[in-house]
Formats: sequence, structure tokens, C-alpha cells
Amino acid sequence: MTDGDFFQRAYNIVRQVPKGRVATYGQVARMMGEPRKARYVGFAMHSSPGMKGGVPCHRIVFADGSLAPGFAFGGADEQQRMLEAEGVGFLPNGKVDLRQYLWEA
DNA sequence: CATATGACCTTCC
DNA sequence: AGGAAGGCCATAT
Repeated sequence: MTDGDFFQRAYNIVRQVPKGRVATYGQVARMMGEPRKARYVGFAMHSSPGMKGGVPCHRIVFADGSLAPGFAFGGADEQQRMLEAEGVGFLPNGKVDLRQYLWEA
């Protein structure tokens, strides 16, 4: 196996994220035991097969609760709408309420 | 083939 | 308390 397994591991964690809940890149990276690789978790999402592959990248948000503008499915607006459709609540500042919807392993 | 950048987070000053 | 820099692996040019 190659180090690329890191991607597979990232997908594995993201895939474990329950519906109506969101996880942060750093948290996922930390789960894999590589808190410094938070950046590549995002890369993994970019190369992710999509939710069709079981990788709900839209449930992955920043550590502060903001989404990924310009790189998401069709815009942070679409992503935000999807999360709301899953039951995730958003704060008036346009961020996810990690206080309540942050996925806890 | 080598160089540069990237959906980020953590830590130090 | 706020600001700045670093770090890591992979992908793309």
C-alpha cells in the first residue's frame, strides 16, 4: 500500500459522518492521527468520488464552521442549503453551529 | 523531471 | 489578545 492510503482513510472517516451532522477538516485529520495533514484532507475531498462514493464532502466544513466557497458542489450556497435539508442549523453569521451539529466521534 | 500550489489547522511571538 | 508563520502529502503544470 502506498501513502495514498491516507486519502482512503479520509474517505473512511468522512463516510462515518452521520446525517444532519458536520465534521471539520482538522477533526478528521486528527482522527487519522495526522493533525498536520488537515490540508490534504481537503485535497482528498477534492479528489473524492463524491457522495455517490459515500463521501459527503458537503458535511465537511472549516474549523470555524464556514463552508468551502467556490470549490463545493455549486457554491457554498448550495452546500449550505443541503446541510439545512439534512437538519443542520446555521448561525446568523452564515456559519454552521458546530456547538450543536459538530460530529462527535 | 522539478517546481509550485493547495477545501486547513496549530502553535509561537 | 491579535497577528504571523509553519507544516505536511499529493496533484497539476
